[in-house]
Amino acid sequence: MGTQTRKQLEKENRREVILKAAEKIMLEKGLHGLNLDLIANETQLAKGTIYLYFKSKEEILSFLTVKARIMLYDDFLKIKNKNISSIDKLKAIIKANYLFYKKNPHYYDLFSFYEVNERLIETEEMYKTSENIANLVESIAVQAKKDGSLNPNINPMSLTWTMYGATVGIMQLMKVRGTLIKDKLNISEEALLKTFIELMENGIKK
Amino acid sequence: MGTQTRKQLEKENRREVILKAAEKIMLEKGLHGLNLDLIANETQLAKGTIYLYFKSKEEILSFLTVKARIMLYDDFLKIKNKNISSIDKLKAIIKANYLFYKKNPHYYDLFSFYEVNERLIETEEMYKTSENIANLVESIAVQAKKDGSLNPNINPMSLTWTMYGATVGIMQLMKVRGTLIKDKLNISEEALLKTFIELMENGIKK
Amino acid sequence: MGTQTRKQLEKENRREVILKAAEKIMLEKGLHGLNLDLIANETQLAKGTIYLYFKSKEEILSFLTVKARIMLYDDFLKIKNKNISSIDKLKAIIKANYLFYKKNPHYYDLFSFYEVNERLIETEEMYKTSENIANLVESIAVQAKKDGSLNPNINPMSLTWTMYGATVGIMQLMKVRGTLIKDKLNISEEALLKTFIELMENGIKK
Amino acid sequence: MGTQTRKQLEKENRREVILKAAEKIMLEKGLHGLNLDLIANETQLAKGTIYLYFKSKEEILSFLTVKARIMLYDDFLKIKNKNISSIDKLKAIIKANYLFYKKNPHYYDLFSFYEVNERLIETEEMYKTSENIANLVESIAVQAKKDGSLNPNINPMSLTWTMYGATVGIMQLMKVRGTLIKDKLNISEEALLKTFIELMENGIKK
DNA sequence: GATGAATGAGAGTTCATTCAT
DNA sequence: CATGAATGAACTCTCATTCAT
Repeated sequence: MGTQTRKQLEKENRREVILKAAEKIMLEKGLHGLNLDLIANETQLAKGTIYLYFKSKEEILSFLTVKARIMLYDDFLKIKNKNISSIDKLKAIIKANYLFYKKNPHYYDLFSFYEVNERLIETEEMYKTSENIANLVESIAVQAKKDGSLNPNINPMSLTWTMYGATVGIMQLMKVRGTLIKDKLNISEEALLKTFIELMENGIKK
Repeated sequence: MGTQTRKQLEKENRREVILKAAEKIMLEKGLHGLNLDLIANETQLAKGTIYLYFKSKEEILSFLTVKARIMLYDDFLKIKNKNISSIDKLKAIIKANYLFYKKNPHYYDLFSFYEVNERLIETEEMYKTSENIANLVESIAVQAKKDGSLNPNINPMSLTWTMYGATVGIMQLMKVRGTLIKDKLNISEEALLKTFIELMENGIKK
Repeated sequence: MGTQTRKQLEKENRREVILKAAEKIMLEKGLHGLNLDLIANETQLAKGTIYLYFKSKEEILSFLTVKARIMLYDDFLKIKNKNISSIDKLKAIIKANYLFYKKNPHYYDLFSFYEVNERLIETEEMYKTSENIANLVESIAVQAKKDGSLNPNINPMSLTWTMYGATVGIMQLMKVRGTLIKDKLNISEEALLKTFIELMENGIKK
Repeated sequence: MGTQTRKQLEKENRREVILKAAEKIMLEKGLHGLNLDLIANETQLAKGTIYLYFKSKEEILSFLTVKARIMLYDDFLKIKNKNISSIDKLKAIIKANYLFYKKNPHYYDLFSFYEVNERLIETEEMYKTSENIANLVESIAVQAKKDGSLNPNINPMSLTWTMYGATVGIMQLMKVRGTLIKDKLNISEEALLKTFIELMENGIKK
């Protein structure tokens, strides 16, 4: 292994350390509670050092977002490889989103953050991860189209993004209004999810 | 008109001027770019004066949110009173959301659960406006259930909130990713909307 | 009664109303919680109107201080007229200070405020009330000197001011540190007072 | 000297610089006139920098208070170690208070229970310094009790706090009213002090 | 590469006082 | 006389970013 490569690896390692610290803080204090002093403290690095590995706080957030998307991609990939019908795969993908949100609510903030904040610039790499997810979901939709289970009026790529947008919206609704809806209307998150899946399933199917 | 009333009106007017200024700034610089110096500057008022009309910046945002919700409610009300089928009303409501977003993209930020919610405590009055919207939509869903056009597996109130969440998600997607999706995939906002409505219609119908 | 006089009385009355309101607020929220908005609110007068009767907030405080001093003077006068020894009168005056502090702790803040804040200017009228108190106490000390009960090394006027300063200091100590002293050292306010009176009595007596 | 230690010293030094600046401003403009802009200006530091050394303005005041108390403690300690009678030590302590006030009138503001207390929460460390002073004075009083020179009616700890309160009261009186008393009554600060010491001495002695 | 002290532009909020009506 | 809306300087505190060492 050359020096170049080792350096590269060390650099990657540092980045990873910083991202892990940022995650941990987000988990404890939420996205708004995250600042560079805390990251410096958590990593035992100087604040200036962090700027050697990431050119801004925004870049750290963008990397975390990429990480989150890759995790989601992995979950989706497992679904794609399952031996179930295409429609069931699409339903499973929605459920996977929900499970991801329940398991990593702080990560879901990042999705929201980037979905909502038009002033942050989505880098090429970030778009790539989105694209990967979209392509994966689309491939399932294409399969559904081929096997005739998909509503023929629906274009697979269009479906993919629509599902994405709608699902993120549902998760946000749960996160922000979930308690209120539960308390005032006695509708649980699970009931909302069930309704959403029912809607989507019927909407998708031929 | 008594002095009391005129004073009241003038006060309301000032509040309106401040809210309009806040809107304008939000339009130009987004929710994040909104601060009291800018509002003071835009209104040609001293910063202290603004505090005579609103007790905090948060209150200004909360008023704007209420305003936005009321505007949306009014749009929905017109649909409810139309002489069309219940299912068509629900579709029209989704379209109305889209039109509202196109007409007032800056106002739509206020619907984005995430951004606002990190900064704002949902007051009773704010919840009231949500509730009004929800009740209105639910009444249409109930009607659909009665006339047998609604998928019997779906509970009207659950449908209402699911539609709300999903629709806001779609609008956010358009706002933040619309250009990218158009440029890279050649899917227009209208195409996304069409897909979404198709999905929802099939999902809702019996 | 001429117009001049009635006007004067009305003016005096307004001033009284304003002072009463200020007192009430001080009682509820302390000296630091007192502001002109609250006074305006309490009196149902416009803020500008208050400035017709007092030229500044400081003037209001100075009048309240005068009132407090007059109340204290009245308490002292009763003691002077009692049929007890001069030394007992001086002791009674210290006790009267304590009782006044216990009954009107918010008024005592005013004493402190003026005793401590060298940037507030004592008006001639304010000094007058101090002088009245001092003269009254001095007259008792002079009597003690005459009847031979006073330590001959002590000048009556010097004693008067020394007693005043020391007593205010003790009251402030009680107010600010009373709880701490009670909790940590188990010395009650009454025990402190007793010690102080014992000290002063022995100090004063021949 | 290790880096750790040098860094620590530099940090302490900066804190000292900030405290000195705060002192200087207090001397010129009083406790009320002290604000962070002035401190920043005086130290030639950015406002934010000051927050690297003290977490709030209150902390600065609390440090100054502790400093002042420690200075006073040191003065008292010298007296305790002198080869004079216990009673003379107690008298010397009162004189030391006066000298401290004359030398550092701006610091004496920090002793004034009232002013400071309205703005400051007495921390454990702050109380500790009070306690040290009190214990020192008490030990002298206890000695006086042992050698039979103390008025047996008087409890040493009670005496300690009473002396403290009364003395601070006298100093405040001098600070705020000294000029007036001198001008109108021709009683000098020294005369007041003499009277006070005479009173206390007689009060304390058996 | 690594440091972390320093920066300084903001941020939201308060309140005694003024002045046009 | 009375009003009360308007003022605006003052206040404490935050934090992403820079740069001399």
